[in-house]
Amino acid sequence: MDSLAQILQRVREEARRRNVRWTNQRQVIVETFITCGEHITVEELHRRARAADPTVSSATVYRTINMLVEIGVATKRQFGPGSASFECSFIKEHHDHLVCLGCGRIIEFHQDLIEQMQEQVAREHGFRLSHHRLELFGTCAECQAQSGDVEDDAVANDNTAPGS
Amino acid sequence: MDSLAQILQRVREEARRRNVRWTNQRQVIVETFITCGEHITVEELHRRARAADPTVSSATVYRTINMLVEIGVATKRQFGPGSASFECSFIKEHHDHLVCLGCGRIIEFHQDLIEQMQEQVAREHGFRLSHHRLELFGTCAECQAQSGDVEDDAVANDNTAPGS
DNA sequence: ATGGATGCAAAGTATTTGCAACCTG
DNA sequence: CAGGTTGCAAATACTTTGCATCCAT
Repeated sequence: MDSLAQILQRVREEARRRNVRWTNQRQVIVETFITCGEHITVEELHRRARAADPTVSSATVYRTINMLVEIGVATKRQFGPGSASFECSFIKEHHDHLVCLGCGRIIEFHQDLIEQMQEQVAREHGFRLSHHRLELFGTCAECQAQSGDVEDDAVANDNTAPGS
Repeated sequence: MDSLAQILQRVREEARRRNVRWTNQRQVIVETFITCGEHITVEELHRRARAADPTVSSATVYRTINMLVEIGVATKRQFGPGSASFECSFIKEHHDHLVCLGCGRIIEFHQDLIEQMQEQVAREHGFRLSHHRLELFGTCAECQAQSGDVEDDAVANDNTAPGS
């Protein structure tokens, strides 16, 4: 849980160590990324970065975010099909995600008991855990209200349904 | 946990109910899909279906698998970027995955308490769940033994590292 | 017959990459 | 200055879609 300045510092050091040059585009993109505080897509990151420097192209955003992932500063997440999301690895405590299939909203949560049970499952199978990924998909309260009662079988039959 | 014939039956009934015509391509694709027994990509499904009917195009495989997802027979899973995988919703009970980072082995497990806690988390946020994805990554017993006695700290899964 | 289904190819997304100009160190 | 970096556009990879033809009902 470092401060933003510390993270930026860390990235720049790593960049120097790797002989990576620090261009204005990188400064802008990295700054935008680590201060956004939550998941962000390349498209959105590009949009915001362009506010600070209109010359930033999406290709450079892709290249930069991929570099951040490589040096462990960003984490890539693929919430279903569509664009990937990225989040800063140092800003937040560990958390899992609740994803609304209606509006795409993402809520973070942390449930200690679930974590503990995961540890137990791992233990039962002789595994030593390194990390995990837990995503719950469903419909948020607002989307439920909005789509009213015209509820197709889309999300209704979740008994036999998907999962895993 | 229906038999393959029952599932096929079910799909055909649903098809009739929806006024969906039962072409040979569909027969072949659906049959191939429900008998494959595990995750399969569109590409692989297409490859296998063509063995039974060379006229099957990938467009039709996409259209058919999407129909299966729509009627709840198939589940789409996006393992990171790249092609999506599909699996039959009825062949297996719901399960989560324990993935060994050493040998790639995948163990399926089911933990009721975890499922219940997930439901609770969803409830707390006003979500209606449709499905979830839980994957635990770590090292299996054999790989631990093999790689020697490097007795690291039992890596907690809430470090700053990647993977929610 | 009638309208849904198919194959093909073109169009869409999301992301990467080749290249010549450009800029950091 | 050297060589990493950039924007642009073309290239990839995966999936969807328009259209003329075909076929299940």
